[in-house]
Amino acid sequence: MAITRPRGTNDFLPEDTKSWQAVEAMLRQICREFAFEEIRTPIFEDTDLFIRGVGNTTDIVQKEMYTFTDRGERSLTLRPENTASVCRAYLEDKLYGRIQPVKLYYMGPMFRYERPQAGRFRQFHQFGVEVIGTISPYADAEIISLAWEFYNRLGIRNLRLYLNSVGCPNCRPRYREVLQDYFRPHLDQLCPSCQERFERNPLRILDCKSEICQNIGKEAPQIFDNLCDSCADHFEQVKRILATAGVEYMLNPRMVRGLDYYTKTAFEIVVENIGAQSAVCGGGRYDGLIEELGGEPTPSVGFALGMERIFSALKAQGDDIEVEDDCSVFVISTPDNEETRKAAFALCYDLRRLDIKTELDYDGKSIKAQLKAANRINAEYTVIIGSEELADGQAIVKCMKDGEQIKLPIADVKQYLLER
RNA sequence: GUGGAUGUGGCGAAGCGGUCAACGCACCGGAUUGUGGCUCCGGCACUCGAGGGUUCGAUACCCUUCAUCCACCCCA
Repeated sequence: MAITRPRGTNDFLPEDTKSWQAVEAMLRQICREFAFEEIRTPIFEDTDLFIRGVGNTTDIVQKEMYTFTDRGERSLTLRPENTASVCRAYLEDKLYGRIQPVKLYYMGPMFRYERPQAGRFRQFHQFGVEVIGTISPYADAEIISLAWEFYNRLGIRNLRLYLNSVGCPNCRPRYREVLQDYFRPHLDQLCPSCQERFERNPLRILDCKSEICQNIGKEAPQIFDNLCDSCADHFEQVKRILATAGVEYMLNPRMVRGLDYYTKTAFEIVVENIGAQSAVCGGGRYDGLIEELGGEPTPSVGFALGMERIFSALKAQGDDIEVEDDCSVFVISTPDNEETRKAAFALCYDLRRLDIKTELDYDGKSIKAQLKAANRINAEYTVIIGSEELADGQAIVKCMKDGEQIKLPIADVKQYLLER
């Protein structure tokens, strides 16, 4: 085989796309219930959008972007996520002039240049929602409950919802310093990657897998104790609203969102047993993003969830999305008779227009082989139009389950099958 | 970017220096000429991811490369 698909990409075959369509339908349904509307933005954007929107210091921008120059010397990038694009559209298409907040959802492919592994691909698919234009903690709770409801409705077990607040430009820098002061004396004992993290992202040290780092971090100051009044109050409200609605969350002060734009609420939904990449959904508040992109200060919340990870989770718990085979008819004709073949084709067309899933043979196979083919695709009925039958305008309808067959006028076949 | 594992027909899978590269599933054809599912018979890899090397001889040993899987980093 000469040409293969690019590394980290997937072909989704019919047996896969059936499940995808089912999940997508469920997502659209939930969005309808929660009163979100779909937005579709370009798959590539001006590179600067992501540098400014996602953050220059993030891994995404530093090493994961698919960036190219087009024929007009513009630097473009395949979207690594969709929040920046949605915010860009909010400004460019003047959605701030509409009723606020604007509640949008999207789904589609995203691209990140990473080494593939379980649950991680270079082209992957996300569904996400954004509520743009309100600081209300009810908005945070709304999207969290939307995600929570989705996974529960899908029947995914062993879910955990982690909740945290990462503060805001008022309190996070301060907490960051407090944390650095705490770790500084132990700097040389930390694992190599945490020594890197010390400057870049000290909050991550708290979440290190190394036991040594874990132990050193045990007595570290907590983010909860270092939030400003506004953030602390917001966080309290989100927790209360979720508790009242019956959404079971776990506080996780060690959970840090990687993207620069997050403020206040951060949350993540994880499911065990799907490998190292256990996060199926992540999101939070990004009150500074729209302003960063040149708009008025516009508080917003959103999340993104990974489509591929949904299927990993379902597979890990031994579930498959049931996709039923609907009733189908196979129209058989005598192979060496063009008249019967044409009659079969015409009947086939008629049946299809009646919403009956219908197949026929293309190759002029023997009757026997056609029946075999019909059997293989689980046809419920076959209609046999042979030379003898056609001579007096008749056809045989055979029920494949019990082998019963009756002869009737071709004109009556449609009605007969419709009544089954 | 780093590390580990793997790479034999459509799929699963033997062989691990020397007969025609097992076998199972799937697929195609046939078993008195127009009737399927069971059974039986037959067919289906000039080739063992690719390139190079060692050897009288390599699918098997060595090197390179590519791909896949898994893990790290990070994230959906």
